[in-house]
Amino acid sequence: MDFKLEVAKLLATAADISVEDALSAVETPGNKAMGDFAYPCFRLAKVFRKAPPMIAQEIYEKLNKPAFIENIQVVGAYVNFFIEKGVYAQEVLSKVLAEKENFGTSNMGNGKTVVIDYSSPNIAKPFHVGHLRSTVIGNAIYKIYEKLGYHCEGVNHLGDWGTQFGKLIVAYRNWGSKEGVESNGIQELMRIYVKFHDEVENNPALDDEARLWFVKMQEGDEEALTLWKWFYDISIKEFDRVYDMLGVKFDAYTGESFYNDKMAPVVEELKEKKLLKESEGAMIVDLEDKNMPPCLIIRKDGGTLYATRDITAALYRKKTYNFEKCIYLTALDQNLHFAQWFEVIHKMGYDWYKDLIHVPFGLVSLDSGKLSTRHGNVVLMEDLLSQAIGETRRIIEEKNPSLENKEEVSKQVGIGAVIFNDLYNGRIKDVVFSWERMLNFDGETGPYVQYTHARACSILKRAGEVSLENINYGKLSDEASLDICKLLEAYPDKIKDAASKLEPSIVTRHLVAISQAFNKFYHDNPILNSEDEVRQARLAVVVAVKTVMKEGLRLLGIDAPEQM
RNA sequence: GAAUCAGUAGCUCAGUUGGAUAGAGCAACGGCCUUCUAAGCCGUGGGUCGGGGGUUCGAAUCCCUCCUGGUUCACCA
Repeated sequence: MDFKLEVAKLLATAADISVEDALSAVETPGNKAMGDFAYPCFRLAKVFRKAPPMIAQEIYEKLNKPAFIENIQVVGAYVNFFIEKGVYAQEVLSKVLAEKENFGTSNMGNGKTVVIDYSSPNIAKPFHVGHLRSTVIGNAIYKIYEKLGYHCEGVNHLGDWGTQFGKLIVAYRNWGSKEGVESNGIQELMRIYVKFHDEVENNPALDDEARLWFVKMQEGDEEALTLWKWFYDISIKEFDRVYDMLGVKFDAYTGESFYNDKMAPVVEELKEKKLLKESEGAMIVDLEDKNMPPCLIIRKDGGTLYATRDITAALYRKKTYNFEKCIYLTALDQNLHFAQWFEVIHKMGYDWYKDLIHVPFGLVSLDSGKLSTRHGNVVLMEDLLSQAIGETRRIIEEKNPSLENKEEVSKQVGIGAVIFNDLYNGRIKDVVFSWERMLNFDGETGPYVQYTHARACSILKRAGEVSLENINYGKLSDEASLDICKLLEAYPDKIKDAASKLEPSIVTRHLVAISQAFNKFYHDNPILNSEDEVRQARLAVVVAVKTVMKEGLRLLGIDAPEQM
């Protein structure tokens, strides 16, 4: 039963208005004293030419109270409805208990494909906190869309092609060694890459040499490609280690190099459609009519650019996946870039340009300023995760030293804290990385939500066999139980909302709200030591909360340990 | 200069798409463990919702304008 709709129907009859009109005005007051649903009568004042409080009173008198409503009150211009807690609890909880982890699942996306482009780090550079957001937000959006029935294709659009590899090859030939790279991996590649940039100051010829090597790569030179492939493999191996820890997976690693031989026909198509224009030696698509700077397609020296590859990749993805939406997760400093090449696709005559969606997020910086790998101003992902795991280990040692699988739980909680932290605020917010905040596990944090779940598990473990048959929901007459039911009922809508807004924090916040409500419920109500019917009904609440929390955390890419 | 995103408590942020007395967490202070995990619960203090206009019965929310900060603006990605 949709209580809000039922209330709207009552109002529609009493006030002689359409159900749609009534429904659009029904709200859920923030203050519980004002009821569970409220109807403000201001809008009707014009229609009925009466003072709103009078209208409220008249509507009230015409309402007949159905069984699911406990009480109706008029306060000023509002008609407030209080729902019968037992009926409501039964309605919500029996649905959750029956559907289990499928509660909130939808088939709205059946038969539709969504391509999600996330993480996409540059090869040969270490994975740091700057890469975390795209990775974690993308992963959550993937899971959320999947929950709604969509088929998802997760693409890691690796930065694995370009002049920087020419530089790396030159650097390797001058200052690198097989042994060095083999034993130190990306760290060593990073060292020689920085070395290159130092040396180039005094020896600009190195840049020309690097360009030459990149040209060799493009021409298929064996030595160049062998080295490139080697660097590539080393990088992927290290990235995969981080992805494993984060529990993130991709369906394709089609990076920039993948499109190397696919750009020429696209450039040709742009020419045929008379979109390409020479300007200052480069080839551009003019976007002046859209009040944007031109989109660069071909460099003066004939090389391709970021936009060329993105356009090519979009065409390839449309052909390969026939996507309903193609979502790009990058920092907001790329807003203009995406707006530009989306418009190029539009000009090419593809109406699916509107299905290309750039999902920007705020920039990450450190107290010490902008992130910069070259200047060493970074926090490496592996350092961050190991710090978080270490802190968790320390807390477990302090609070629950007898815990059996400490190492596993430390990983689940430490990494969960890092992921949760990133998904907690609206994605558009800039982030100043802070160890203090990151390693504080009190309050609205990942560990708090996981802890709440573990508490629920712990009760169920002690409860033994729990029967979910013939529950007397009428026993759930306390405020905390009602609050939990309201939050559980709202959960499916929150998932849909998170999907349509591409905003995982909506789910994250909701899990915090459920946790808060559950912890209050837990604190106020004895569960195991209460009278049979009460005990059974409360255990039903615990089961429902545990189920939803575990599944909700899964959507965010966070584990839910049963003990911690 | 232009475009774009943001501005809500000391800090980090929510705010149900225009509704009732603007809410959380952190930090500070004070309570609650012989009973289901205290990574918890309860309480206290803390606000010119950047400023000013406007629309409306009603604005943190919509419109205009100004201010402040981030980011981007031709051959990096």
